[in-house]
Amino acid sequence: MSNLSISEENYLKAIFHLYKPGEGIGTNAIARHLDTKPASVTEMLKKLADKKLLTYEKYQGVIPTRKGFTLALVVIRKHRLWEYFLVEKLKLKWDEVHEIAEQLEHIQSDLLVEQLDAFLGFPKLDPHGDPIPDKEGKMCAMNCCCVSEIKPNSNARIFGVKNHTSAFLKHLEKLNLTIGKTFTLVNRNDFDQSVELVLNKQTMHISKEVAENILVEKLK
Amino acid sequence: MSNLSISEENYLKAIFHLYKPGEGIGTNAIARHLDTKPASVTEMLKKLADKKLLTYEKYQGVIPTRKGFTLALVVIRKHRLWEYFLVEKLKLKWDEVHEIAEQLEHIQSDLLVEQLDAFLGFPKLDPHGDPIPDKEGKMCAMNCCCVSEIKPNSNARIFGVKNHTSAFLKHLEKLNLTIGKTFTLVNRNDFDQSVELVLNKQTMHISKEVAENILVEKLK
DNA sequence: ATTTTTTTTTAGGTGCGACTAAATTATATT
DNA sequence: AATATAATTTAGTCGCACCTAAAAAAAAAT
Repeated sequence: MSNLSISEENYLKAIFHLYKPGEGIGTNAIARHLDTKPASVTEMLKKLADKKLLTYEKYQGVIPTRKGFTLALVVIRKHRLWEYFLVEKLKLKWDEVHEIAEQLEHIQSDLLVEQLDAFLGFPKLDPHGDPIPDKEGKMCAMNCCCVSEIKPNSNARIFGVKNHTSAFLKHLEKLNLTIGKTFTLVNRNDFDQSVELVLNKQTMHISKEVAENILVEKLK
Repeated sequence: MSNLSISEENYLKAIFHLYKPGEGIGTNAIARHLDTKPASVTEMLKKLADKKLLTYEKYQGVIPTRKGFTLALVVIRKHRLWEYFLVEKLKLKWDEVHEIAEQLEHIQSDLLVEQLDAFLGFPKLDPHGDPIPDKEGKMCAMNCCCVSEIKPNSNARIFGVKNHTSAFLKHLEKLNLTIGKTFTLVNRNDFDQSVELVLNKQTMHISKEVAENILVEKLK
């Protein structure tokens, strides 16, 4: 079978997240994503290529194979199911679960995953708004975009977040910008790309960095 | 703090299980228990001694320190809580959980453990009848012994098992010897130490090996 | 079209946790 | 007490996943 080490799984996950159709994924980008060094990445890419999980040609950037995609999705499925469990069942806060799920996602047992999924009622979204792949790796299509991409004078509902760090999520909590909240984007500041919005009749300003990491669905 | 590797945790657990007051624990015994080689054990014992988790003197056998005991109990607590979770919440069978709990016991998060404990209702025993240490490492005293230790013509209730392998537990299941069942020990065979017992009016014979791995409480 | 900068790869090294084979110490036997 | 056996330790390797420093290739700038 395909028995991967924790490291290998983390590389596949990183590659999955960095993948964009048509583009090869650079060694540097992967190193940044995994907080490691490019030299270490090159080595691992060779190993993953040997296992037919990606196509590797020197200096060309890497592209995951179907098998690589599938295995990455298994890890992502586990991560998101565990996050859902931690929040919904164990009552952890959405900013407390990422690190723990990073560990739990590597537990190996198909039976465990399927029973967990059933126990949770086959959830479709995790606590950060990310879709949970099903057993076959399918997940609901997402029709959302960053706050930094919507036009002034439009209404939006917060759907999810792109950054899962505790620091960012605690910040959002403080601003009352949590999943499900709706707001109106009033204005985008030209020189720093910061955004002015109205939430519960209160006007507030959020930085470009924050705006880039909040996912919303547009409301008519 | 005391951040241990998975290997180190497994050594501590093995040492905890092999510990008997007064006796030092041998390198060979640990190697057998962990399915590894004595040479590997010696190395690890030195490392654990450096961390003050046990006292090590060449050729003398090893004794865990208070700190070593405490950390072993934390791992055992996690193992047994997860086993309880897997059986009671995810509906896995008692012979399916050991291997999975061997992985889950190494997940690092105090918050997770305490919330899991609360979610499960602070259980006192795991699915194999083993006591679950509480937050302070205390667990209920056990007043039980092996079937191989009780006298003919006594009644007993099955309390737990000493062997947690799937093979053994499936065997017990087939014999209908599960936790809570009561039986009468009729006779012990002298030459092979096998045991004759009556369960639900049915007479059955179990081997010495099986008898040694079933824990019972004596009934008057 | 060169040169400079950036990206990627190679070469060589480290720590961890395992291994084998050989040496040493402890224990048991005669 | 001497010897045989068993347990333990040492010495030397290995694979994995990381690292640094230097070389090579690709991309960008002049």
